[in-house]
Amino acid sequence: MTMEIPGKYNPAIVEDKWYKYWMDNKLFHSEPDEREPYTIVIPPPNVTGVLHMGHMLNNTIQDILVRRARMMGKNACWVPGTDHASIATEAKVVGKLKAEGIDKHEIGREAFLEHAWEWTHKHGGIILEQLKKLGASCDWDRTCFTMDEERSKSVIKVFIDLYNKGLVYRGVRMVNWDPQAKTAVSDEEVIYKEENSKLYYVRYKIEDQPGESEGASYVTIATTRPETILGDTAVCVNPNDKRFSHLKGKRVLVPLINRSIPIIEDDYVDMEFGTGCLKITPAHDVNDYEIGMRHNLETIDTFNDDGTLSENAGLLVGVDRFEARKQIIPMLEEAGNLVKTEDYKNKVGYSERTDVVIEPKLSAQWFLAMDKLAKPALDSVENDDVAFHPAKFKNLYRHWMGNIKDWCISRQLWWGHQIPVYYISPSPTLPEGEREKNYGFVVAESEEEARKLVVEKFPSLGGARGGFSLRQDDDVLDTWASSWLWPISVFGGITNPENPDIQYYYPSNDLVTGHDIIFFWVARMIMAGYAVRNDKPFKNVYFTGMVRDAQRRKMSKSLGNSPDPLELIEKYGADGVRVGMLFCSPAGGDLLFDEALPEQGRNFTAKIWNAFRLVKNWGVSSSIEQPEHSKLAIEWFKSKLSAIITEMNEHFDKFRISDALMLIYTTIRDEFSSWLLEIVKPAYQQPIDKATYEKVIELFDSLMRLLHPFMPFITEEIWQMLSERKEGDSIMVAQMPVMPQANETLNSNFEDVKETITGIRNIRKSNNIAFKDEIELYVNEGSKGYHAKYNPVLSKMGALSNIETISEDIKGAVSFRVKTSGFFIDLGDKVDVEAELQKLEEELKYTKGFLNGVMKKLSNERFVNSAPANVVELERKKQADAEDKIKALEEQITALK
RNA sequence: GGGCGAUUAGCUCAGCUGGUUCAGAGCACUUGGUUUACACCCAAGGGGUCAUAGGUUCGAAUCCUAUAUCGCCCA
Repeated sequence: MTMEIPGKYNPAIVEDKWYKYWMDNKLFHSEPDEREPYTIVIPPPNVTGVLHMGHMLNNTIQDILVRRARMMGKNACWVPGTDHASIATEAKVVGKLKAEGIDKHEIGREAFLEHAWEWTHKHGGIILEQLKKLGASCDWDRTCFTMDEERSKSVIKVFIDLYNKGLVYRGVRMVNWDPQAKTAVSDEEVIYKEENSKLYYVRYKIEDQPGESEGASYVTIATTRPETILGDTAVCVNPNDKRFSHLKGKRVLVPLINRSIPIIEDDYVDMEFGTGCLKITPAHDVNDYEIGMRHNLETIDTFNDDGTLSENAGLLVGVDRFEARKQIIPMLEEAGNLVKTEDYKNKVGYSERTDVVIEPKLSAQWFLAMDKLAKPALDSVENDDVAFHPAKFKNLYRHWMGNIKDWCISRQLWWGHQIPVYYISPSPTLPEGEREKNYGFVVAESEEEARKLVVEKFPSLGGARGGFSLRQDDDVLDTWASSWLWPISVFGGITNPENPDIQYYYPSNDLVTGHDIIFFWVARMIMAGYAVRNDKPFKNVYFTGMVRDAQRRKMSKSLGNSPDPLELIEKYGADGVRVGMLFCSPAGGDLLFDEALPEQGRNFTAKIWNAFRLVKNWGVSSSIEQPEHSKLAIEWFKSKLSAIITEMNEHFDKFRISDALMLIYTTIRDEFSSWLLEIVKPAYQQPIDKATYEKVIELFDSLMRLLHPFMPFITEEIWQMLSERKEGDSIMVAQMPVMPQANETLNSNFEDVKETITGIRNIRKSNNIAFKDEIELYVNEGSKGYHAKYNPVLSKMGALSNIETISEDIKGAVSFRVKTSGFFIDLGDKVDVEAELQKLEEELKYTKGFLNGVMKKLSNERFVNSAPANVVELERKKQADAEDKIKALEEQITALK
């Protein structure tokens, strides 16, 4: 109380102060103990990234859940960390080196990785520092990185285990090739965009059919990619297509290069599309590849890794694929092969990482077989063992899991976990007959282990004959192959499956993430959970929406519509921004961000601060008796707060976090500030009685605790000043208020009181009666709507000099009605009788209409017979109330006339 | 082309297993207000045939069927 309370709340100072205090007192740190655990693992952001609006939302929600759990008596642990983002980070490092005139391949793998680590150390962790500004209560002592030692060991160990179980295999497949990053990417990393392109009609000469006639000497195909003609190994027609039956068994010549290729028949061909004739390029189209497999066709790969045409193409060697497309058209035209060109709309796949057109390409990759892993993961979501919020994402998940394809887990990059596969090269010193053999490869944690395995497998290579060398696979694993283990690996549960942390914290409780990575991450984590620990990784998944701007456009750098989160925090305070994010974020729905929202959040901090100043600046006197109105108001507010807490709990149980916030927001603004404080507020410069003061402080304290998960900083600041606190105390670890059952009757009666006060205020306003002029209130009590007990509250809030009960309406008084009770204020001749009459007539008309509806129902025999008794009973009550009201209104009207 | 979801106030959305939580919240809007905590505020108020057309039912925003429009996922 000796403390001077500043008139304005200064978030910047307060927020830094308390974050430091929480850190100094280790309040974020968790160790296993006898309490119930509550665990969240952070969706690791890219180590070299910076905070964007999506992170803000995501982490605000996680922080709310963690802080609340902590205040519910749980041992809460939120594990932070970052991932290494293979492609994105490597692309950035390559770019940086290029600017310095350094080529990745010239300096080699080891030197490149040094640069990459340097880059990581320089930029890594910036994003985690930004999270601190937001107030994130992560256990920073547990910070992990997907490429730190523990996490790396985990990834390698799981790879080896899955390999030994036969789930990891090497296969030649059509992959999505990113010619810029020069790596394969998974299906999930390809974004299809609709484009205006062209459909080229090209005719192929039928072998040994001289002449120029269409049909007899040529077949015409349609293609969007004429540059791939050079890799054609067949032309295909539908076996049911009568137009082409004469071509059976014939061969055609590939334009420009005159390679002879067969005409084959396959049901895949759509007779309606194009000409009904399809060129087959097995090396450069997924569907063609499958047809090629069925018909044993040759595959000719005509592209280099960088997307230029290779020697195999025979023509345009070294020319980029798009340039080749331009150049080949005049060549075809000149050769007489181009029939016509049409405009055509099609979907083209782009790399999510580099935004270049994906090239379907045959290549040897490592795959993870998914069907066995998918089964338990699908079941657990089906039966809500892992619950999705909102549940509608179950459909999407089911569909994907049901059609799951094997996961291509290798990437042709250096930044990442190098695949622990060692290829065996027999030494040239071996005896003939042994040195030519293909010894294949071994899979092991280290080269040393690998050596042992080789010798075990091929004793002839071991010992004194020691004749082999090993070469580790050049490729690294997909970043998601480390992220999917995250809920387990952050607790060391892979290298040491019995350790106390994993036993205590796993499975975690809630995962909060964007619905856009349901397949990349969520589904795979669930699979990993069952594959590695035979248990789910988390109990609930809360999917956030995508943050968009007010025009529903995605936040993007190029549009420049994404505000800088840190600038927002500077402007509105972290509390304000947190509240702003939540005000517009229904679960799973898009979130239309507007700066008006954090502004509203900041305004709310100001509102709370002012309420606090009001209360704290009261003089307190122990010699004043507690006024009845204060006693009644506090009794009501306690009961009201019980109901609010129950409702908030319900919102949280359903993960309706913005609803929970809205509820505490309106409670503080309306119920507490506008009603309770106004009722108990002493007259200007008068002290407040001690009993009321203490109760108000207690209630303020409860409200701060309820609000704390949403607005951690201002609630701590106020909580620390509400009462004496000890060093190390914090609202963070205070417990959520527990209240006795709400008194519903009391709450509902008090709503009548509020309505009465509103009625009085309206009369004051419409008749220009100042608040300082006291007035008299007359009450004609009906069966409902008036509670004499609350007269002291009415008097105070309505500035009434007297309240009198009457049994007949007062002629010529202005009136209003709460339920069936009439309230009158006698203004003498100031009353506008006409207006009053009109008001009453309108109400009468409405009530009669209402009664009519009720009677219609009640006179319907089928309703009375088939509706449940309580519903019928309710209708009868409505009837009685309406009849009461009509009678009262009619009396009042005659009195006025 | 296949599937999923949505359509409720000017905007963003609640509305659980059909019936007093029945048409609701926040923002925006309108009107009034320097009542000493707060104009970053207070008080009061207007505004919706619940996309359309049928159906089931005593009773439909809620269930069913079509249609339209939009969004998302997959190919």
